[in-house]
Amino acid sequence: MITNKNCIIRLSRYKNALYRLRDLGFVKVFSDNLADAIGVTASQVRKDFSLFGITGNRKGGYEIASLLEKLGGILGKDRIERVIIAGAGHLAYALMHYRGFEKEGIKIEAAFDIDPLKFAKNAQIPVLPMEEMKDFVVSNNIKVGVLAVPEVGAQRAADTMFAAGIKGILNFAPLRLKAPNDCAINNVNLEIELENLVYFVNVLEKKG
Amino acid sequence: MITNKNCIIRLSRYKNALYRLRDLGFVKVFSDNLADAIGVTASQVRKDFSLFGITGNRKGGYEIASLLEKLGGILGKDRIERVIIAGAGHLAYALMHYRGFEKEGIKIEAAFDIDPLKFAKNAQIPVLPMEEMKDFVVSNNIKVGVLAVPEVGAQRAADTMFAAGIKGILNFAPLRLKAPNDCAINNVNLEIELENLVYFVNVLEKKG
DNA sequence: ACTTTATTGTGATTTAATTCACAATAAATT
DNA sequence: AATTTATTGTGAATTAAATCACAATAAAGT
Repeated sequence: MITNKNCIIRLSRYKNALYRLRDLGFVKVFSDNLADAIGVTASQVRKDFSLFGITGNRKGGYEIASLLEKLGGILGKDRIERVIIAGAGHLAYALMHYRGFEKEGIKIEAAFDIDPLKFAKNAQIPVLPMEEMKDFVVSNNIKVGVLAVPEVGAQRAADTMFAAGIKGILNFAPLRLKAPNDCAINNVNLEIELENLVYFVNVLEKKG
Repeated sequence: MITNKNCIIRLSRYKNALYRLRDLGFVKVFSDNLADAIGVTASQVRKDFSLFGITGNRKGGYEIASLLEKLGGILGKDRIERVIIAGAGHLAYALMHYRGFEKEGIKIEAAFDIDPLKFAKNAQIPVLPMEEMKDFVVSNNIKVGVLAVPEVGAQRAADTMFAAGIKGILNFAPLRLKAPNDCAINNVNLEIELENLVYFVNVLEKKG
C-alpha cells in the first residue's frame, strides 16, 4: 500500500489532466504528455504508474479511458463521494456553492452548526443542528467531512465528527487536531500558505 | 538560501506553536516541546533551526521571544503583509471575513472583479474593477495576491496580476497556472485534497 | 521479412530529507 | 570545585524520493 502523499496527489493531477485530454478528443497519451501537463518528468509518471501496477503499451502509450478507470479505482473515486461540512459560516457557504466539486464526483450533502440562526432544513444543501450529525452520517454512510468552524470550536467539532463515524477530515482550522489513529486529517492552513508564499517571493526577489 | 518547501512550512508551524506557548506565559522552550507541538521529531526541529543559523542555549533550550523574532525575520513576516484578491465570489468573501489573518499580520486590502454588480468602492475592503488593479498594486506596493476566480477566467486573471506587479499567487483555481519565473505560485486544490483524503480513508479502512 | 523508431517498465543510481548518535557544554547539584 | 544532568548542535548514517539509463518490444517503414 503506497502512502507517499505526494505520489497520491500526482495521481489526482494525472486524472485531472486526462479528463481534459479526453474532452479534447484524445484517446491515447504518452508519459511525456502527462509529464508536461502536470509539470513533472516522464519517468516520474511511469514510475508512479509502475508503483500501482498500471501498464501501457510499449510504443503505443496509454489508453486514456482505461487509465482514468484505473486511477479512479486506486483513488477510491469510482463512485460519487459524499461529504458533510461542520460549520455553516462564510467558508462553508463558499464550499457549498463551489461548482468544481460536482464534476469531480464530490457531493456536499449537508452542513452542521450550533447556531439556530443558521439552520435551514429544507435548503438544497440543508444546514442542520450539530446533534443531528451522527444520525445523518450513519444513515447516509458518509465517511469524509470538512471542518470549517473557527479555531476555538474546532477540536470539539472534530470530536463530534469522529463520534458520528467520520474517518477523514479536511481541516481548515489553523490547529493540529487530535484524531483517532484510524482517521485521516488533511490540513489546509491559509495563513501558512500565504506566509510560505511571502518567503518564496522574498527569495525570488533576492535572486533576481 | 533554503528552498525546501516542507522546511519553510515547518518554520511557520513552529511560529504558531510559539505564539500559543508565549500566550500561555512560557518564556523558554525545548526542541522536544516544539516537536510534540507540531508532530515532528526533536532532531528535526534542531536541524531546521541549525539550517537557518538559529541557536539556543545548551541545557537551557530556546528563548521564545527571540525565536519568534528570528522566525519572523526568516519568513519575511516581520511586518504586516498586504494582499489583494482577484475575484469577488463566495470564496473571496469568506477570505475577506476570515478573522484568522489579522493575528498573523495578513491584511486583505482589496478585491477585484469584472462584474460591475460586485463593485463596492467604499466597503471596508473595497471591491474594484480589474482594470484598477495595476494602479492599486503599484501605489500600495503589494506583492502577494490570492486568485479566487472560476477556472475559466483564472489564467487571464493571473496574467492581470503579474502585469500589475504581483510576485506571488495563492491559487484556488484547479489548474496549473503559467507564470513568469520570478513569480511564485502556491496551489490550494480542494478537489485534490478531498480525493487524497478519500484515498487515505480507504487505506486505513483496509488496514484496520 | 528486416530495419528503424518510439515508447514503456524498471533496476540502478543519484539526490534530498530525515533521523541517529554523540561530543560539547551550560546549568544544577553535591 | 567536582560531578551529574539535560540539552543543544551537527556530522554521519539512514531512509525515502526522484532521476537516469537502457533493455524490452511493439508499431511503422522499407
